[in-house]
Amino acid sequence: MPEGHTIHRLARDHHRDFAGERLTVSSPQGRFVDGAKLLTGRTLKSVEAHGKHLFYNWSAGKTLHVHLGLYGKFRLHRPPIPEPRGQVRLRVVGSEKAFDLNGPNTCRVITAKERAAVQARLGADPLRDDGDFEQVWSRIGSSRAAIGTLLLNQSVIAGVGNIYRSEVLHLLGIHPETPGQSLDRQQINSLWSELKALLEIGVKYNRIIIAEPSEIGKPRSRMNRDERLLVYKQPVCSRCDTEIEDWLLGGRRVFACPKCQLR
DNA sequence: TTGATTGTTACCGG
DNA sequence: TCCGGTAACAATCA
Repeated sequence: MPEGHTIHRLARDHHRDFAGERLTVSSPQGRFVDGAKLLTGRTLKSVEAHGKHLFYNWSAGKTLHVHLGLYGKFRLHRPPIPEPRGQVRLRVVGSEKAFDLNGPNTCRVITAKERAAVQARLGADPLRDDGDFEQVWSRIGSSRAAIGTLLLNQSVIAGVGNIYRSEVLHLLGIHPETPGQSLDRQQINSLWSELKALLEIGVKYNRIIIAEPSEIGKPRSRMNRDERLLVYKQPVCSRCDTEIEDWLLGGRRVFACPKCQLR
């Protein structure tokens, strides 16, 4: 479900909806009981996103680390709060709203040291102010691995997932199997700035919207739901009508136009 | 019931 | 050390 845009939006919304008040934290299915005990009755101070990771900073210096993985999902509630649906790992209840967390890859209370270790393994995040292009350039420009694999590696760029990797490479006409070190600085710079722009659009509209450069700025009707992805799971190329190819790269299905994205 | 999935980690071998 | 491949884990839905 989530790439970086979803996570940053969640951080923003959860901060808006829950920060500053005493919260009740529980673990309806009995998992994460110790963590829930540590947090309940405390105040949420801030919520921060780095790539696909969420860090909830609570009073008394506690940090809740959440990673949704493939299946993780938040459900937002208003009173009356419904019965838990499925395996609810974490339930947070405030005065106006509540949320449940199902199926996360990670949900745990961590120390400042553990948090630093998590973030040390994450690369630059295009949605963060501290996202550093020089770090991205040095990682990609010196690697023999395929750019399609590097874009999924969260220690290279944090927040890109399987949809954005295919879409950004298609927009820039780069073949996914191209080794990172055979891209020039200009191309890597374009990758970085394009990802930043795409992710910001994703945060704004709460879904992934890929527009052809020629479509940007045109009336909304040109950007309807059918046009939001240009290669990912598409039958033909939006530019040249050639059949889209797909294969496994880095353990995930990648999509590319054989004509617009030459090796 | 089967297959697929907007993810990550650990481990092994080259 | 880098890099690719595989398995394991998480949960839901068509």
